[in-house]
Parts: sequence; C-alpha cells; structure tokens
Amino acid sequence: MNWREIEEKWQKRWFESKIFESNPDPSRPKFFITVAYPYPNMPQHIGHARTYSLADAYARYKRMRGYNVLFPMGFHYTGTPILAQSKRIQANDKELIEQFKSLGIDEETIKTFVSPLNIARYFHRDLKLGMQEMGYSIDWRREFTTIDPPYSRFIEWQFYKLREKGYITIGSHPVGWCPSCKNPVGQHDTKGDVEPEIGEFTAIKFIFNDVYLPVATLRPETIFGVTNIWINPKVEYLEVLLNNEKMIISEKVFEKLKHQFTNLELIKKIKANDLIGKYAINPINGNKVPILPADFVDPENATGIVMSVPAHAPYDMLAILDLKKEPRGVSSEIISSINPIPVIETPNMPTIPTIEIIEKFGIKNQLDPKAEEATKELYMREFHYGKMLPIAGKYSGMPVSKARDEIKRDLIESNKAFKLYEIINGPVYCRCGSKVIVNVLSNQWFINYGNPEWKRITKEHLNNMNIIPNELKKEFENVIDWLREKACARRAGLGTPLPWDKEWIIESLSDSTIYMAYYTIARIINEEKIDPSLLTPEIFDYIFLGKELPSCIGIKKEILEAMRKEFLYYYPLDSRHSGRDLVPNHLTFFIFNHVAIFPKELWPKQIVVNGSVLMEGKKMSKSLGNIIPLRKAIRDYGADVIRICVLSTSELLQDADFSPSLAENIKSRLKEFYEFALKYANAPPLNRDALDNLDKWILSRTQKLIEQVTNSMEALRVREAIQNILYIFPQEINWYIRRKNNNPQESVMKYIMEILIKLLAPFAPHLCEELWEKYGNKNFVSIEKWPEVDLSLVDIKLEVSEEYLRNVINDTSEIIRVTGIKPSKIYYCIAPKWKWEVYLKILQLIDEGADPKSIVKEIMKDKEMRAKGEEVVKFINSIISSIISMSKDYRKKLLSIGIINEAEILKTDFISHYFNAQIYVGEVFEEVPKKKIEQAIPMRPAIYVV
RNA sequence: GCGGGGAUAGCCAAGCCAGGUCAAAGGCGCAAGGCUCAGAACCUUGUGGCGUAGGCCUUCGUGGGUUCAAAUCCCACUCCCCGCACCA
Repeated sequence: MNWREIEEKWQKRWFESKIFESNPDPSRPKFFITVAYPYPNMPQHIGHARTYSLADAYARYKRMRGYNVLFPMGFHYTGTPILAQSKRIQANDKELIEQFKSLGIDEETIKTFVSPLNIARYFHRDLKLGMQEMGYSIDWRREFTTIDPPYSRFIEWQFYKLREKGYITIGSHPVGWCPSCKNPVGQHDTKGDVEPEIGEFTAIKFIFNDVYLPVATLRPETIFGVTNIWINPKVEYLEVLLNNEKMIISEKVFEKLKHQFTNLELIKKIKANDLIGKYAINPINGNKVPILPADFVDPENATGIVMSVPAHAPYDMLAILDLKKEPRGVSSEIISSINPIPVIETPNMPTIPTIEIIEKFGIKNQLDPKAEEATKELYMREFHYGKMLPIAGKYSGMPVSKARDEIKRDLIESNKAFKLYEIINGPVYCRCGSKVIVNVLSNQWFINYGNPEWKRITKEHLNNMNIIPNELKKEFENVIDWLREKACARRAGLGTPLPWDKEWIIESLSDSTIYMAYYTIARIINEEKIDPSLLTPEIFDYIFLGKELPSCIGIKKEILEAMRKEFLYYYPLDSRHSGRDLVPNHLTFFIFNHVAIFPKELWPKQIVVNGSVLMEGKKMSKSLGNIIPLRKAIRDYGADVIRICVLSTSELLQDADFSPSLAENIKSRLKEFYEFALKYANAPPLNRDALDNLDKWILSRTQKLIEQVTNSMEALRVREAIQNILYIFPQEINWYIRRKNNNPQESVMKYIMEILIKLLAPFAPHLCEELWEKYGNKNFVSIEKWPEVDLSLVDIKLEVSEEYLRNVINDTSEIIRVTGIKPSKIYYCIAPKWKWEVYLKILQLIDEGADPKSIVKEIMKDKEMRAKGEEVVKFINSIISSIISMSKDYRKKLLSIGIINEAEILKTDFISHYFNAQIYVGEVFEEVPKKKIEQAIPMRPAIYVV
C-alpha cells in the first residue's frame, strides 16, 4: 500500500467535496470546536500535533454523530518572539541561521527573514500545510491572522468593551529591560534564552550624618541583627538626590536606578575610603554601626551597599573573619567590637548558625563560590522553620516568613525604607550584549483580573463548564483566585495598537481570548471582502450583542444580519482545546473575557486540556536538537500513524512519548488492519437468519465494543478508544476465527469490519476512507453515521458461555502444565443440578444483602437440601467466599442468566482438538476419583486428565 | 513558599473518582511453539515466587488505619515533575 498516495487522494477529495466546510443549518444541531491557534515562528512539530489531532478526532467523531461541526483555524501573529528572530537574522546570528537550516529551510528563504512578517508568513504556510497533510477537517474559509485589519477592529472592540466595564486599569510595572535596545526583554530576547527574574529588594535607609545609606536586602527581618554596613572598597560611590532625599549609592547602579526612579540626580562623587570606618545609625533601633570594606559586595547590584548580619548571613560572617585576618586599615578596636547578634531561632540549629554552616561547607573566605550554596541553604531553613527572637520587639515569636513581610511593610510605611527591583538570576544579557536591568514602566495598561466581582462570575461559570479532564477544575479555580492585574500591552511586536493609546500594542495573551467568536463571521468577512474601516465598534455591538444598528454603516444590512445569524448559530463555543501549559493563562483569560463581554447564554461550555509530547522520554527542545518537524514525520511515517501515535500512548493529561520505534509499530499495526480488512471487502451482507452461536457471540461482543468506544469518545478517553479498536477487540476476532476453525463467516466479518472502520475513522481517516471505498461505499466514511449498539444482537448468555469455555480451557491448560501430564483423555465433571440451585440461591441471597452467616440456615430450610446434610454445608462453605467477593454487576449478570447448560458448551470438538485428547463430559465417571467429582461447582467443572 | 500533577511488574502505560471476575488491561522487550526454504510479518503460549491438579505465598512509593475484602477509601511520611505572569 502507498500511504502517501492514499493520503493525498483523500485530502484532495475532502477538499473538492467541501465536506468540512460548515454553514449554519438550523435543521441540524451544531458543534463548534476550536484549538488555540499556533504562533508561526517555528516549523510545526509532533508536539503541536497532539492537541490538533485530538480536536480533529473529536470533530470527526461529532460529525459522525450527526452534528454540523465547525472546526476553524487562525494564525497568531501577535507578539515579540518573531520580531526578536528577525533582529537576529538582521544581525546575521549564526546560531539561529544554523537552526533554521537544520530545520530544512533554504538560505534564500532565511535571508527574507530580516522582515518579521516574512517569518510569520513562511511558518504560517508551513503550519497550514502540515495541518492539511495531517488530514485535519478544518473549514479553511474562515482562516485569518491576528494582524489582519478586520481582526484588529475586532480586538479594538473587545478592548473598548473591557474598558467600558472598568476592567482596564493603568499603573506602573517592573519589567526586564535592555538599556541599549530600550525595550522590555523576554526570555526569547536574551542570550541563552534565560528568563529574567525580577526580585523585590527592600532598601533600608541607614542614617549617615545628613544623608542616607540605603542598604538593599531580600531579608529585611534581619535588620535587628545588623552589626555593620559593607561597602566595596574598590568602587566609586555617589551622593545623589533620590526623591528629594540625599543618599549614597554605588556609581555603577546610578544609571540603572534611573529606570526605576524618575526623581534621581547626582550630587557628587564619594570615595569608598571616605566612608570606611565611619558610623551609621540603624533606623529601627538607633544602633550605631560601623561602615566596613568587603569584596563580596557587588557594586552593580541594587544600591551597591549592604547591611551585615553575621549571625545569619554566611557572607557577612566570612567577611568579618577575613577582616580579622587582614584589617585593611580598619582599627582593631572596631573589628573586635563586632559580635554577631542572633535574631532568628531555628530548630536543630545553633544560636549562630553561620559558624556551623561555614564549617559544614568548608568555606575558605568571602570569595569562595561555596558561600552562595551555604547562603541559600541557611536562608531556606530559616525562612521555613525559623522564628523571630525577642530582640525583634513586636515581631518576636513570629515565623520568619511572616515577619519578613510585616517588617518590610512597616519600614516602608514609616519611610525608613523603600522598594527597589533587581534581576535576581543575573547577570542576564540581551541578545545585543547589554546587561538586562529592571525598568519600572509607568502608564502601563492592565486588564484587571483582580476585580472581585469579575472573579466571582468567572468562577461561577467555571463551575457550570465541563472541564476535561475534571482534575483540572480545581487548578482553574486557583488560577482565577490568584490572577491580578495583567499587563496587556507592550511597546513592540506585531499586533493591534491599543485603540486609545496607539503607542502600545495589545500583547498576545490579551488579543486571543474571544477570537472564537470571530471565526463565526470570518467566512463572511473574507468572502465579502469587507472594508475593515467599516467595522466599527457599533457594528460588532450589533453582531455579537444584538444592539441596534446605527443608520449609516456602509455595509449591506443583509450581510450584517447574516453575520449575526451565523454567530448566534455557532455560539456558544462547545469545546475549547489546548495544551496544559495554557491553563494558568490563556484558558483562564478565555473564560474571564467571555464572561465579561458576552451574554450568559453564549459563554463557553467545555475546555479540553492535554499533556505534551516527549521525544523518547525527553522534552523536545531546540538545545537537545530532538525536535521532529511534523511535515517530515508525515513523510516518514504517514499522517494516520502520527495521529495515532500522539493519541494512543497516554491518557489525556499525561505526556505522550513519541519515538521512531513507536511510529514503526503503529504503522505496521495499521497496515495489518488494512490488509486484514481488505479480505472481507467483497463479502455478502449480513444475513441474520444464518448465524450460529459463535457468529452471534462475536456480534454481541461487537455491540459491546461500540458501546465502549462511544463512551470513551464522549469522555475523550481517546487512548482507551484506540486500544479497544486496534488491540483488544482484534483479540476477540482472533478467538472467533479460531473457534470457527479458521473459517469465519465472511458476512459476519464484513459487518464487524465496517463497524471497526467507522470507529477508527476519526483517528485514521485516510486509511479508513480508502477501506470504506474498497468496501464498495460511494460516500465518505468521514460523514457516515457513527455505529450504534444493535440491542437485538446482544446476547449476554452467549457471552458468559464463551467466557466459561475459555475458563475451562485455561484451567485445563494449567493442570496440564503443572502436572506435566500429556493427556489422552480429559474428563469434565459438571456440577449436578442441586449445586446449581444452591449456587443461584446464594447469589440471590447475597445480592439481596443477606448476612453470609445466615446463608447455611436459609438454604437448609429446604427439605431436600436438609436430606443431603453435610454435603450441602460443605459445598456452601466452599463457594460462599467467592460469591461474596464477586462484584455486584457480575452477580446480577449471573443471576439474570440462571442455569447454564455446561455440558452443551463443553461438548465441542474444539476442546479435543485444542488439547489433542479425548473429551468426556458428564456428571460422574467411574474413571474419575470420587473426591475429584465432588469438587465440581457451577461454572467450574471438576477436571481430570489422564 | 503557594498551587497543581504524579510514584503500578524488565521498560512504557491503564486501573484509583463509583473497593470485590486484580497476580493487576494493552504495548514494547524477552522465551517457547506454529507458519515459512529461511527470515520479516502474523498467530498461539509463557513472562513475581513456589507447586506432579486448576492451588498457595508475596507484590501496586513508605508506614499506619477503615473493611468480610484495599492498587482503589482515610491519615502521616518520602521522592519526582510542572506553573507562579507580561512569555507565546
């Protein structure tokens, strides 16, 4: 078979027949399903295929269930990474160029990437082709990008709505910033793709004559333990005016602090030596502490001045020890006067923990890199388990974690300290080479997800939504709880300018929250080529909110009415799909924004979240170089194979593991399925009047399969569905064929295979279309009716009988195996009728909830049983525990079936062929020991082999 | 820290919410047999331990508990993964 040919053939036919194009049809129920649209800055890889394949399989399933399914797709051009990439290409960045080359992009194309739009367009095309080659049942007429002018009009409308509701706020906000590019820096803008982490320092204003020494710290609670102040003797300091107060900071932080404080001016330079040996006053307790030199003080960090708490900070203790060895001009009086002041008590740690930890880590001096580790460990332990000592005054006894926040707040409120930001995982470098700093942006626009009323209705709606898998509902709830203001616009990148402040571009997580509504009108906008300038907020108010239309609009009324109709037909959204990484942001914003803007009856109904795809157990990443571009994988293995790989290897939330060997396995399994199915393509149709018990049995099992797979699909347990279709049920078919002496009834097989083809069609659509055609059907299996259980073909008694036969065979095999006998004769002594009666009676009693202890008594009420005496009691005792430990359902099933004619089932040539032995079935045989015969119980004959 | 997810046989991975047909689906790997000139594929069987009669013993991260019955429910603990924002 030629996979490529089959795939292309059906993709072409689907396209030509337009079966995946969906238009409003009030006579049919609709199902509207969307997946988070992709960001076109990289080729699509197997990871992307999981979410899309899942959504597509679901869309295909729903279509077969009779829904008018709309599955559209767009492309998210908004954002900065593409811009960053184009800058790197402009700068002739070898690494990125090599990366693109390794992904199979030719040099000429890469040259065009100096323009960000060319990058977006190139990968847009790649993504789209990949989706088409995967056979996704997308209605492409509704395609758009997020920088298309009509879409921008739509986003403007959204933002006007949010502002009207009071959900837009303005304020200041710290961001990682490149001082030479004059731009915010995200992970993709940095060398080595490091995300700059911003930490909030407290700068405590120690008093030094008529100026302040702002000591920057992450641990303001240790202020009570300050013994001295450290400055770096090798660097220049400045006296500055900060918010109209005189302060001393290091020269190197002056420029960057300007990004955080608008009111910062230079007064004069100061030499470190002019400070060393002098005293400053601790603002919290008035203690006089000396200013001393230390090399570990980083002049580029925070203010370039730190306080010394030798009892709790290893660096401080080390610096003091160093100073004792080498006083550097500081008088021995001062040095010897410094004694650590403990402020925190931590279980299992000495009063002055720094001494111990320095020994434990074997740290030599303040420049020893191990000091960093020691600091981290001590900070962690004290933060988690430490309590403040009485020296901390009103904070005495408080856990460190709490005291830190309170002290910080109090210091700031009493103007003894101020906040300042610093990159804490630094140094981080911008791709241009400059060191990333913190900039506090003023006039930053936010969407205020912290609004309590908004939170409340969002949460309320979440509870009405179907979240698959359900475990995530709680996570959504938490996310809604913690979300605060979200900066919603930035200075650079592709996207829609904020309509009332065009300097700002609406960022990508904010312009992607309600666009599912846009799909419903995108077809008309695309087909009618509507002039975007005519798409005013009033027009959208009409389409989406049903408000009255202004008189002069420039668009034909019928067109607008059609849009309104189409929106109302498809909305609300039935299912939203994405990877789990979008739970704490996009998916939650999606609920928030819908709730804010649309009327209640149009709020989304369901969210489906899936895990990611690993490559041979490892995360796919550029640095590992283990990314397989999707289109390459399709060429290597075929679309259906990839679809099944990503959908069948793990349940929804787990990460799926892809590997070439897995793909090969799936490929051969599908090939087998195809070849097996072909055998019955030309068989006659099922004749229900010509069925033997085995035919009826497999047909009954087939009904069970339909039920199971349908249930799995409804709950999106696609792995389970595929396992049943491709692995578990075929074992039943094998058994059937074997039982029929390799001579299955072909019409039965055809019936079964047609069902399997339909069940598999959402997952392997190309293969199934091909088979469906080979089976003589003229229509597409993609729009065939999903199989339904035919109750008239269900026969539980036959299923139990067959199971019984298998159990007997298994038991016999085990006996043969254990004893090592190669039997020529096998005796099956089935239970006599009275045992069956007792058995069913016990089943019934237990089912009715009778006390097991009362069973014997109850049975013995029967005269005939009493007559048998001891034998009955022995029998009851031998079976009672197994009956008690049956599941309720199984008990009920057995009860409903009643006595099974065991002899009839066992009298089959199949067993004698199976064991190549003579088979005897009856209640009693002379050749069988009496003790053995007595072992017979219903559904379990005594087996004797010789 | 806060929040979420997880730990199952050689490996991957179901089962857990609704306790009982659970020595635990399915796949991979491994072994034996069938088919074949041979191989691949396919089919059958086995794959915790013991066992000359369908059984018994031990197992689902660790330790307790509830129950006639626990992989499944409750409590405590250990370890692993992920998110915490301006980044798509």
